[in-house]
Amino acid sequence: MQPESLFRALSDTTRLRCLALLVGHAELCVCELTHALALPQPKISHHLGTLRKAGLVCDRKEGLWIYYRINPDLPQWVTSILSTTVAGVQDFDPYISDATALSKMPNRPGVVCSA
Amino acid sequence: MQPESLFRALSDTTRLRCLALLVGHAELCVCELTHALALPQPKISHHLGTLRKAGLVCDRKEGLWIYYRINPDLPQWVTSILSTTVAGVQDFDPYISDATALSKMPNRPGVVCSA
DNA sequence: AATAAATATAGGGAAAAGTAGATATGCAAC
DNA sequence: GTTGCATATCTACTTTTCCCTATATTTATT
Repeated sequence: MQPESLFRALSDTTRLRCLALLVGHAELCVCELTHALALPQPKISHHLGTLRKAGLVCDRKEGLWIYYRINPDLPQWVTSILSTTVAGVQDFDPYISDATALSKMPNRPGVVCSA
Repeated sequence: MQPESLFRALSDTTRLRCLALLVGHAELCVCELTHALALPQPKISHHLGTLRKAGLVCDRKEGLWIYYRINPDLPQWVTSILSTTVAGVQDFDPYISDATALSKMPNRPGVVCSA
């Protein structure tokens, strides 16, 4: 992976917000990210496509949903940069409110009903 | 420092090459970077200005020359990202040849004559 | 089959960034 | 003071990136 490509992928707020949530969860579908960030779905899909082409995330299709996760085969230095970034950022907005909105989302697919 | 700004500053090859050299040296002047990277001087100055506005480097004027160095007051997570990046990159071109070209540069200002 | 939901992709316009060349500024040496 | 070097800035141009809207694709449901 070229460092320029990595940093270009990380240089957008929407993509950073998606990655910050993905680092803290095994996988998330597009509708969860759309709800958490409160942004139009095509915008989320577009940025997820950018992250996918950059090799940072991969996806898995299940029924109607497409689940994204951090690419588990990233070089170690890339993983290190990702976790350092998320650690340095997760206590500030909008990253806090994204996590809160996600946890409060009703009817999340793949999550066992807690009632 | 906003992470988007940091990563945008790191997302350009010319700026990464400058930073990689600066991380390995206390300070370097524009003519040294111009020689090492073999690029037009206005281009180097322009990208150094971008790095300066992003807060990653600072400069010092001495006589005819302007010396740049990594900003010593960077947050720790930014320093960590810088060193991880340089460590992961310094064994490949163009970073190797940049370092070589710099070490072979004749008449470097500030360097005591070795003859 | 027809419909609805989740997601992806395409088209177009606006804003930002990169490049190259020319020029201006500041210092130093003669 | 005039010449020469180091650096910054300005201008014009090209390319990239981002956003929005509309539409296509796939899958599930009835």
